Amino acid sequence: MQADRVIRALSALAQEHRLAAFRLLVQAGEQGVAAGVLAEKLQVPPSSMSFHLAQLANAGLVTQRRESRSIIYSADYAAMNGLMGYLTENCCGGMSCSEDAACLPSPQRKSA
Amino acid sequence: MQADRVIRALSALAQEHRLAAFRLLVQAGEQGVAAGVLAEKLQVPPSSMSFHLAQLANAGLVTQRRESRSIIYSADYAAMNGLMGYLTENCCGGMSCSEDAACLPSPQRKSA
DNA sequence: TCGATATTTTAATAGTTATCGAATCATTGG
DNA sequence: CCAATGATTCGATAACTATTAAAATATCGA
Repeated sequence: MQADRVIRALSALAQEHRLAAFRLLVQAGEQGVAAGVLAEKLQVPPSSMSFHLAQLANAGLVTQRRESRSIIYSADYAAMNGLMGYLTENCCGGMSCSEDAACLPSPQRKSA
Repeated sequence: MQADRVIRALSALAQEHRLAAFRLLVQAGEQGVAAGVLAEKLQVPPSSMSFHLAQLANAGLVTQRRESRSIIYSADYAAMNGLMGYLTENCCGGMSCSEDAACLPSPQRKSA
């Protein structure tokens, strides 16, 4: 993932309603959630919700599909993973992540 | 980690120079890097760098300590981990993360 | 204490982003 | 085709963010 894309993703998530929407989508899984449902759950007018969803889509964090009259949004897990990987890349100079403060919740810690 | 703090952290990272600075700090580890060195590496005037570092600090993503005339910044790994945990919380409704698209690069996947 | 070095604060300006009503577009059922 | 429903686009306004020169602050060595 290149810096430019990462910045778009971070900017997209750095907003109250978009962060909340994205988390709902992450929790919803493949199935996704319709734009209107998100607007209602987050108590945001449809036009505002649409604006925010467009930003998430532009950042590549969500995908959309039409289903009858509704447009269903889903989280793009690959993009989310790419984002996190970028932040932790080469953590601690690539060496075993200092004894006291782990670089990651638990994953790719290299040695002991 | 609460939403408000997460948004501050994401906003802080969603900027070219701050993202670059944070990554340098993540890679530098506990040792940290001086403000002036960051400014030089990133080709940013000192006052701009200072502005950006203040935002990272305000977001809780970095800590600072004085060492003689220099101010040394270091990444706060705990904050970074908290951030990532927040994004993936309850991923896929808490269930095993769909077969095709993992929620995380490898860590807390719950079952098979 | 003075001058040099390292950094931050201030302040003005330019640019970007959020908000949401109204208008528009797309789909469906009758 | 028409009315209803679900969603997006437009447009105006308000609020926030980045940038950087210049001034201020802190530390050090002589």
